[in-house]
Amino acid sequence: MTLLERTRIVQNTPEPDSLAAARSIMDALVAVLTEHAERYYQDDAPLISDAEYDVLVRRLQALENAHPEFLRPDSPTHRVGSAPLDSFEKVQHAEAMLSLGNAFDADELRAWHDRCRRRLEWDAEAEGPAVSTELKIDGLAVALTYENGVLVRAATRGDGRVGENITANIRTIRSVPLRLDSSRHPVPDRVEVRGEVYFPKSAFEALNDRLRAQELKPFANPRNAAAGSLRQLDSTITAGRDLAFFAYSLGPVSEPVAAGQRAMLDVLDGWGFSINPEVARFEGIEEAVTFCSNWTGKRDALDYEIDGVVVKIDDFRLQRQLGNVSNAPRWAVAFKFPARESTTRLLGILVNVGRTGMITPEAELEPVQIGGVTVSQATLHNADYIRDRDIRIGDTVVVKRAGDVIPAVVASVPEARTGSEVAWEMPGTCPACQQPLERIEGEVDSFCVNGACPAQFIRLVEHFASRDAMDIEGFGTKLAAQLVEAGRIADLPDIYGLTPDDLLELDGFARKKAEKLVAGIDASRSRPLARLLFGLGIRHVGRTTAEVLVQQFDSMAALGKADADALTAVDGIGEVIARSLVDWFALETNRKIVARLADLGVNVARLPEEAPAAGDDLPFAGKTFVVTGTLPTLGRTEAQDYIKQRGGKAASSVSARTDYLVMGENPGSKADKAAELGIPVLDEAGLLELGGRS
DNA sequence: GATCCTCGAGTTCG
DNA sequence: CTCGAGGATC
Repeated sequence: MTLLERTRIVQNTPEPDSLAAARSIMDALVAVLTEHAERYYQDDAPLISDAEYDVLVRRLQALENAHPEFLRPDSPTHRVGSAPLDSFEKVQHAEAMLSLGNAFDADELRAWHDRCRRRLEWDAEAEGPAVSTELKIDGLAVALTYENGVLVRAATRGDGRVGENITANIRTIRSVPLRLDSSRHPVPDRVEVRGEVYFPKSAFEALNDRLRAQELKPFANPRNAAAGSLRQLDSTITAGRDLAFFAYSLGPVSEPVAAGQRAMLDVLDGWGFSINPEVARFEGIEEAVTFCSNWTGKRDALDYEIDGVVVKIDDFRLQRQLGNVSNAPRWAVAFKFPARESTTRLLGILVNVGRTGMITPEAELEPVQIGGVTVSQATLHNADYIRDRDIRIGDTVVVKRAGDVIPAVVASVPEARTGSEVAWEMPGTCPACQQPLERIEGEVDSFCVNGACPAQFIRLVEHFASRDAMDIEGFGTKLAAQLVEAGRIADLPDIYGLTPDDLLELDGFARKKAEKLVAGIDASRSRPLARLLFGLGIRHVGRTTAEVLVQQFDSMAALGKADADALTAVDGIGEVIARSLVDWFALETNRKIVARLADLGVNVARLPEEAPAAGDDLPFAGKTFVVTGTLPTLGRTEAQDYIKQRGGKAASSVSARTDYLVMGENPGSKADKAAELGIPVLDEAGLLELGGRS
């Protein structure tokens, strides 16, 4: 049986109902965990996620607490990993590098603080003891030894007692000082500084782009990339990777350099280390709980991965009083965020048909909890994406919730293969209409080119009704599918022939809802021309291009008469888009659709407010703006409309040609980019002032 | 012909 | 948000 199969069995074993059962589960857990730890620490190729590993360890710990008589000397709860590789020189840590106990929610954090209070015989009425809070960087712990202020040795954590000598590699990291600065705080003759080596997200993306360009396998995540980079025997390779380092603690010292954790960080800062800026010290545990929950939602805003918050009793004197349990200090705890990355099995790959006929593969996953939600589907983008990552059906795959929400299959875990996995191939025919698919030489996507494909038509109807197009409230995916499948809608104009009675025949419609929807359809007749043009779903004509076209052509009729030359004359329209438009209007069916829409009272001419902005009294003329984050009163689209009304351009990404960045709360990467390029930043008030308040 | 900027298209779960 | 590709620009 493979390790993964045994793991699944252990995971699914119910709580023991006898001593014998408890013992056999404990033995199985020890065996499975030991093997996983080896894979993790030695081969750097985990089969299961850290979260899954943690769950198993906690289960073993609980059983050991309940049945201490079965506690085995070789239980992985005694150790944090296994012996380091042979290829690097082994290094004994002067004082073991401990791991931390975990807290998975606010109550566990409070329980930890309570235990500290009891052990310290803290006055029940008093607040405290004070705690420090630091972000838990998802990187690799290392210990740096300085003698007479000079870096002489750097070691990985290894199993906590023995690590690997990686001095040459650490020296390549710019945020690690090679000589300490003693001008502000005296430096002991010999000092060990501990911290985390990590891969900034931006540098990680750049590295993966480079690896892909060389047709090498990209790293699954920044932590793996950091591990892989530190493990290079050739330190010149490490030097080419933009690793960084945050210092967070001291090893054994002869004389104390500060009274507590928070103050000690300032000393480290004075010595020349980079200290994570998001540190705090609180008098009570409740503020620390708030700190943790705040960061749970904000962690994506950082340029490095964090997987939790480390909470420590701040005062070193109290820390000593609390002491350690086997391999973890009592005075510190790791508050763990819900995992955002996990491994699961890829059950199959389905394909979707988009509105344009584009075929996108979609992963069908064994449901897995990631970041508090259950993920069972994820996009796989296209056939090349699957091939480049060597993803096969049946594989164990790493699934991540990128950005804020959207799950993606990041990598496969080939080590977990049993041999029964099968490579996937793009089907030759459309899953909806069975017509052959086409893939243009040199392009990535496959298309169903059947103009009458029902799947495409459903997506087109949905798009037509969507918020950025005709904005028909209550008209979504489900209704589009129902109406098309019931044969009630065979082309777009049919939407305007719907009556409340038609809708009553469908599932989930009562009189009132049906009437409301028909009223919504009716209201959409007077939408601006650009929205209609966008809604028609002409390839390459998105929202922006539709708006640009409407500036030059004042009706559907004018557009239909335009030839390729007239179209390419418009700024932003090239041959491909022109061709797409000419081809669309060349089809008799499409011309009929426009004519019928007009007959049904749908607006097919430019509205006065869409007319090209005239005059040079426009405050934003010639200026390009980018909006990011949440503004206090304006919505994002409102802000963009405001800019356009005043002759400005509302672009979607920051570049050298951007004149202003309008920034609200929780800005994304755009803010960093703007800062890099030195682009002036406005807040909402600044924008309104510049534009004239009217 | 290469490079940079923008736009289009598709995307998950509750 | 991410990826790929169209368009403009040098």
